[in-house]
Amino acid sequence: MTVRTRVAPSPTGDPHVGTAYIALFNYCFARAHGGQFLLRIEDTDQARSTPESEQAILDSLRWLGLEWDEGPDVGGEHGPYRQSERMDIYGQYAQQLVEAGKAFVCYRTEAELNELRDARRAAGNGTALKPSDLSLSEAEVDKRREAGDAYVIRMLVPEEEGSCAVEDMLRGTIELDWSMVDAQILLKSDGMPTYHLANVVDDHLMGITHVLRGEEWINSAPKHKLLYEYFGWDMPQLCHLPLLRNPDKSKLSKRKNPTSILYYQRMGYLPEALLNYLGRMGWSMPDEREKFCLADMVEHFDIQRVSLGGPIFDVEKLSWLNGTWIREELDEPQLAQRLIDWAYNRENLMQILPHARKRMETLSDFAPLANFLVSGTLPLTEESFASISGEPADTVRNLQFALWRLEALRHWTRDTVWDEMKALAGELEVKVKDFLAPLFIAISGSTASFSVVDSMEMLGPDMSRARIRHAIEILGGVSKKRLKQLEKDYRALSEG
RNA sequence: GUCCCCUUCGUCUAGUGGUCCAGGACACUGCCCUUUCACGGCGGUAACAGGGGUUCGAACCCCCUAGGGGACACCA
Repeated sequence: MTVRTRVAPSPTGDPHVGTAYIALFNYCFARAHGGQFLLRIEDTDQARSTPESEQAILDSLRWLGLEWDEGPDVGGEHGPYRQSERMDIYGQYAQQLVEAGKAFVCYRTEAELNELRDARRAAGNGTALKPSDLSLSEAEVDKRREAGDAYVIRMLVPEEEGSCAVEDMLRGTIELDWSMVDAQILLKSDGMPTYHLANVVDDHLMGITHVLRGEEWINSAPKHKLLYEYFGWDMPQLCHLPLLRNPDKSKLSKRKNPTSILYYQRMGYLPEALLNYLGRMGWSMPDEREKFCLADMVEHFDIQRVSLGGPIFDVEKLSWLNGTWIREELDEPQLAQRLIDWAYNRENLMQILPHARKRMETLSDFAPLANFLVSGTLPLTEESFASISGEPADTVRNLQFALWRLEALRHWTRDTVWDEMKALAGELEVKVKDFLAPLFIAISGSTASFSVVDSMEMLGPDMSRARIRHAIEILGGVSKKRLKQLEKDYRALSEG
């Protein structure tokens, strides 16, 4: 048995807890059956995948203790198998399907596609575009080819009524209507494969026998099944796991909940506890015990014990569980070591000292100065922002805009943060000093501390963003309606 | 809008036709322990979404309704 987790790095480089969640179940399933657990990094989208973002997710999984095997295509000097190293093969497989009459070259433009979809919607049909909808006259195709227009390769899909039966290990047979399945693009105009092609080709090449993935993939299973048929390959068994949810039951997102593993690391959660908690999401030990380690989970793992209701990620219970690990599983020498490794180490002190030294008269001044750098959520109140002049609504807006800018920031250093904030203040026609003032309080909890950009660099992107979100909440938050308005203003800002 | 998935305390869940007027955990709460706080111990409040079947018997099987979620991209 061989299973894999496909890891899609996020554009901002945050390793997502949802990825770790899926990886955990893949790991346990494989190990419990004496099989292999492989990792597969997605890098077909250059906008989101960078060496750093890939490394971040790998490091996070390793931190959690989810060690993967070196599969047939995994390893070597580049580490885990990367798609870009063999990007050419996808073109070949796509071409193979074209030659077999299972896929076709499509020269349709984006504007045409939108028009087609609008027409279908107006007629009360689904928006799935079928091969016949997309066809162009031979003359037109020749014309576009000669003009050197961009094209994609799409798969053929059934056009007649009917449904596709997909077997799911937990849900039994699922019937999906072919009417919902469009002529999916296999190879993009830049020559990169889409997930659908890459997924099927990779899994075949890696000898994957079981695919455990998120529920959001159920609807594309017919496409995958079709591709396996077209290629004449055996299809792995499918298992769709429930999705982790926000407190409002929507799919877990960073807007509503911290989702970065780095955030939990920085907050001082133990990897064992975070993993333990993820194991409790949609799964339970046969004896219902709450606290267990990865080895315990593997030993008792049974995929049928997965419950299908999407679990809500509850930070409070995670904290309780983390507390039991600290109190019951670590003795004092071990706890001391954890603290040292976490923050109280020489390297960390050396980073803080340049900023603290100038402000110190006695050694005992250090702890209060550095306090905010080792804290989690700061105890802010509305009063904390009393020194900020101007409309509270403007303060919230500025914090929100700053947050958006910082969420999009790829390389987090004091200088890049500074450049972003300075530019944003300029666009808003606010003095940098005034713009930074509320940010200062959000980050450090006081009006007198280290420079805010230095602090943010030391705090790291995840904790910095979390603190800004917290500050926005403390100042009354942003209503749905207000959020829409702000998004609009924000867009206008970056365009103008 | 169309299709798919899901539905046990506020939350995570146990439960696969009788042992369930539904068990555990978090949170909340009462008492005890304690110089304080926390930890810990003992209690309490709180759920089978609704309606129809099937069955001697239904949280569990079937159907309908409702609610929630997901998908409908040259993102994964």
